[in-house]
Amino acid sequence: MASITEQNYLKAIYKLGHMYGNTEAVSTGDLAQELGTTAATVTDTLQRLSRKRWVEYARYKGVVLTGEGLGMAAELVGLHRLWEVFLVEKLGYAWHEVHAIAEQLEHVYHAELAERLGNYLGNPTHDPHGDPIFGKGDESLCKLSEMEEGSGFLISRVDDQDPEWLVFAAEQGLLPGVSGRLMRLRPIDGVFELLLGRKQVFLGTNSADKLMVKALDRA
Amino acid sequence: MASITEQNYLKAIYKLGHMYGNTEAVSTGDLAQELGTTAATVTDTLQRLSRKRWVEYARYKGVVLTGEGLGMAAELVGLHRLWEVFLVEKLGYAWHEVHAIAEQLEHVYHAELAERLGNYLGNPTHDPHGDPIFGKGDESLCKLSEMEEGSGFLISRVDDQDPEWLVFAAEQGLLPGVSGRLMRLRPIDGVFELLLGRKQVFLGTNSADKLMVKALDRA
DNA sequence: TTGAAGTATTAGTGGAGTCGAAAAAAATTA
DNA sequence: TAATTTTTTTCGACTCCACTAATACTTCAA
Repeated sequence: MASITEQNYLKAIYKLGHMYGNTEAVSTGDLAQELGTTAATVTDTLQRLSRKRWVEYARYKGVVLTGEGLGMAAELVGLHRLWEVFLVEKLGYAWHEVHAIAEQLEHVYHAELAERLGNYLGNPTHDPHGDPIFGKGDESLCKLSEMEEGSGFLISRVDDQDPEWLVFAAEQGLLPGVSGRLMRLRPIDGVFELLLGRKQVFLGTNSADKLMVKALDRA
Repeated sequence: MASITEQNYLKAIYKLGHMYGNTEAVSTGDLAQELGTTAATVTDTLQRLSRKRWVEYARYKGVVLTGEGLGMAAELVGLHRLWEVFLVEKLGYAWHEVHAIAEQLEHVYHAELAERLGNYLGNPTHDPHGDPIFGKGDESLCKLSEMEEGSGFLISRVDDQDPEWLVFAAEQGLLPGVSGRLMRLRPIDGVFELLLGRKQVFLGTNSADKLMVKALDRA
């Protein structure tokens, strides 16, 4: 279980990575500014996060989220946005007040909480600021082959029972629960270039058709 | 601002003090058991709490809350119970599930939160376990185990948050608002024989100790 | 290619919160 | 009262998370 501080680091890396356009590792200095702390503290904490396998960290090279870290960050962001909806719609807060409170509420953990809160609020698709909220319903799934370049994704289902293909997928690390990013797609020869953590994976169109994924951030 | 740990200490002192009947200082050992920690840790933290003027602490003499500490603890307990109402009534949780979640939610701080949440929930007077939300006048309640044979009673409150026991109680129909009659008590083996409507229920002494009831006239 | 300038890391420190072990005080029992 | 048991406190050590100051690494420009 990640501490609240650790959760905030994961979220900050997620946010800054997205602001960079998900093209490069997030720098220590930017993280220090985002979190309102010093670069020295960030370096320390990043090394701890790295030992726990939630981020890939290399000295002087910045940091990226692992699949697990990305999943945790995405869940946190979704819960944050759900609480914002609750605070505005049910408790009557103004939209500018809710961020700080949701910042605390998002760290409250219970297995069913996100689902129950989502259902109660009518499974909203956007928070009060217009940021998208991704539910757990199957309707939010799409084929990896239908995603846009640059999108983050969480593998939710594989649509193939062929043992040979399943072995291949496992070797590549393409398992339900694993997340990554579609870095580039080459229409010329139908190859999809993925990043799983720091590992590059190249898939043909037929493989990309079999992977049902959930989008993790704005495509 | 008190840390979450400090808030939990304040709450535990409040709870144990109440259980003692508010007549004596709370002991280090009882606090350690309540908080699931060691006596050494409790001693340390109590000294810190004392420096912050939230408790009166004297070596080997136990601890009592100051006025400020009492106010903080009471606010925390009220917020906890409000969140429990929310979780049961709005999110559809069962009563034995809500304590652990409210334990986290109660530490979320914003000046208007308790008031807005209370208004939204219709300013409830009791939480799902029957504990009062405003004020603490425990009326004329007594333990079921202290009643006389033949007495009618109305269950007002249950003094246990243990999920396992709460499930058991719910199965037996022992919920706040339910009334029944103590048909027979067997001192020989500490069994209480109740009638709830037409259903016979047999309870052990420790269960009868946890049920706070209001006496009804005999039929 | 080399010398700033800028950025990141290590080293040392401190408070919060935790522990186990040992010492001290209080309570109980003989 | 004295001895024994129980409870509480102190002590030393550890992790997490934060800081400042000093050092190391990168980058960029002359």
